[in-house]
Amino acid sequence: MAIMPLATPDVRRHNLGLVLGRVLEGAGEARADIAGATGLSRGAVTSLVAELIAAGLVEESDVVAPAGMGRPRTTLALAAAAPCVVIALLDADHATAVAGTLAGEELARASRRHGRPMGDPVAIAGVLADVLDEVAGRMAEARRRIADVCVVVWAPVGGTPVRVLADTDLAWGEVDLLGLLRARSTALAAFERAGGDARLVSDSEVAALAEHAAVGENALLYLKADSGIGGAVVLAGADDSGARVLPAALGHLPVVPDGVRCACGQRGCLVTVAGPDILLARSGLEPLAADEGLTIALEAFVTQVRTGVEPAASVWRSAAAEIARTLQIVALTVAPDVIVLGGFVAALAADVDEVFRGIQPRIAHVPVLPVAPVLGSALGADAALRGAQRDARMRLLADPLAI
Amino acid sequence: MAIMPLATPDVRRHNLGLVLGRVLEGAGEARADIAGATGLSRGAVTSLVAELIAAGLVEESDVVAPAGMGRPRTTLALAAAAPCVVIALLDADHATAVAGTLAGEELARASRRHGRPMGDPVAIAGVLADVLDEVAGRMAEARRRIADVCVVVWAPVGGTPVRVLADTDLAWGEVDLLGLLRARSTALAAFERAGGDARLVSDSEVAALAEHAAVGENALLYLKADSGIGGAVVLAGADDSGARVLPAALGHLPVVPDGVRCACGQRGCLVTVAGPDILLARSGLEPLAADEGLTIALEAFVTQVRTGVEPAASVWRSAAAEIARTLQIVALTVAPDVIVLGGFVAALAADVDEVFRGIQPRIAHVPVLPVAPVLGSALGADAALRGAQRDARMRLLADPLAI
DNA sequence: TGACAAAGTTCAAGACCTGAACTATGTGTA
DNA sequence: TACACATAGTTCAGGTCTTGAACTTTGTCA
Repeated sequence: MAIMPLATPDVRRHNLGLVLGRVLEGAGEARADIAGATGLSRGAVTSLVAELIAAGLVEESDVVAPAGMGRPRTTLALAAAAPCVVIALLDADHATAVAGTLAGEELARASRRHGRPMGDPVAIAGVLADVLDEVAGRMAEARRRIADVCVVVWAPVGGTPVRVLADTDLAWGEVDLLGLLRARSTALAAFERAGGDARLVSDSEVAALAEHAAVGENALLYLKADSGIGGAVVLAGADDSGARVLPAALGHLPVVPDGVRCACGQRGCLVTVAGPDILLARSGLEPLAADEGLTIALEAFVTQVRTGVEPAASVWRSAAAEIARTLQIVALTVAPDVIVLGGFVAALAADVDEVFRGIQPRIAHVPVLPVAPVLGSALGADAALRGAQRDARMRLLADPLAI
Repeated sequence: MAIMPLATPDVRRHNLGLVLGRVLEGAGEARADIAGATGLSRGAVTSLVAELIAAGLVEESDVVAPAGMGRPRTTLALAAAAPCVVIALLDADHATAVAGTLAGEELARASRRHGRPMGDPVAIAGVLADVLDEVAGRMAEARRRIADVCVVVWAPVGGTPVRVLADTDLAWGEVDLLGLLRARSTALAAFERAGGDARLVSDSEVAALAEHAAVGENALLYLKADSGIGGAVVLAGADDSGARVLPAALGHLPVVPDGVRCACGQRGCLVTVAGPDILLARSGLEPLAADEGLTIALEAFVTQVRTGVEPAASVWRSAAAEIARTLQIVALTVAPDVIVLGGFVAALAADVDEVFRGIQPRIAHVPVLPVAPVLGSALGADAALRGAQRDARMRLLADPLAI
């Protein structure tokens, strides 16, 4: 990024974001609370809040604040008609669109099975366009402007313009998903015509972002296993909004030399030994063909492992070891403060943690790098959605008046 | 980091850094050039430069600017007596201290062999304190204040307060190098008493930072091989000064399953198959006992490889393959835009690049992640020093008047 | 009913930047 | 030699923002 001079209006923009952020985050904060929390003077907060109210983003709520001495606090809240954020999410089975407020409150949702059409991203884009337009229509009825559209997909993304890079699961090559969607969704086309900047991100990236915010550590390594295995690394930035995400294709880390061949052309990728389908097959648990079949089967697997049912228990033991080895390799390269497991492995994180601690390289009894704890996700299936919403919010807070 | 309000003085601080940065970077810039380059108004630049001159950081130089129409430009330069930066660097053989200007110009240097005392960091700290004090003394004679002290060591560092974590080479455990140095260097003690904040960093971190600045890409993966193998990942920040470094213990990535046992307790670490000592031994090249013995032997190895002398050539072929495999694993987790090799492998980067390109995982013929080029370092042995200087400069430019 | 406490507002003062007018200092041409 | 011209650098009025103190508002409590 080029060098940028700063002037007084930049100060205003920054502080507006700060104040709006407090309104969103702190439930029912009053001006005085915001002044205390941000370090701004009360006079400045008055002025900033007035501008946010004038912009239609904030309003004085009549929530009854706990009574005390002195003049009662006037609590602030996001305006009821403030613009919303739409997340269009593609997971293993469903295309889902969710509209939410800047604070993350859900306003509308539509979801539909996409039928997993092999090698046919166009069909999936059509389903996603449907749910997106449905949700956008509901927002139009409610007279809510759409401030941001974010498309979340299970595969890695990259390039400029950003596109889906490759997908093991449904055998896609490089796909301009945003382009396909643009041609099929009137809502997306309208959003972009109005100058909006729709984004395409991978689910592990945003899920990792949400987990990062939840645990509050500096550097976080995230590994997610549901239909496949993915991951990301998140680093806290200098300021709160500056978190940085690196996508990590953890599923394709070659952990077993001369292992079975993977769809990606390598041998012994992590997915080939710890992928969900493999675990189920080895445990004699077949996913049902019905809706949520995979999820239900994985839940059964987790239950069997926790109650010691064979062969699930020993299948998991060896998978946990491979996952721990993978994490150890990655930990050597990014030195995380904490490692979070998402998807069905979240419930089994303690097993991975135990193996992980045992295989740390040490020199003179001292770990080569500090050993990070391996934790299960606290957010569960919502992580990707929450993370995408958080990402959208961070972007919008950088310039609140542009919302 | 906590949320921080911005006020007008923060604007000033930022813009002072911007202007001082231009004075350091652009050789012989005048006020008008700075205004053009930064986007600040000429009036603001006048005022900012005046403040930097008053602070003793900048002065008007009488460099004869290329004549043209109009009033001649008054070129600016770093003040001759501006405070300096001292880097104390520990490498495989030597302890070196270098004092330099904020612009990176060398002012004084002292270097001494430390004799590689096994398991004895105290002895090494003593040698480093000697050269540090020698250089600091020369700065005192020249009436140069020391604005920053940065200690660079070949091993990984971390923790709070920051310390050396572990070292394969000389069998250290965790060592509070800064503390050892503080007790032995009067210059360091004085610097800290005056409120200075000495830092301890690993050589790969800062070398990677220098390479990052040199290639100008967004995300960079750096692997360095000299006495050992280390690395780091560097990510560009939102603004120029925000580059972020992750240390990476690449030498201890286990690449050969059931390989020979490494000093770190694992089997098959990269150092056990591509470490410099291994390559030399297998090629029948023994390092001389004399000064620079290892460096000279490695130069001979590189020459033999490039001219096809056996067994060096085939020893290198298999090492290059292991290095490429390691890079591929790490590239899957941090998605670098470019990979840079430092140390003696810099000259042989093309071989690694060739193997690297051939082993990329692909799905439907599309790489899972974009393939980064593997390049040899352009900076050579200076990388760590240059990077540490750059790092110091970035910190000081964040608040020029505090210099 | 009146003292008191805390919230919120107003406003003068100060810090900064922009942009335009103005001054300084050369080159090029008659 | 003199005068127009071009570019560098300075000055200053105007505008944006924050701070901090004084002031107003709106409750509770004795």
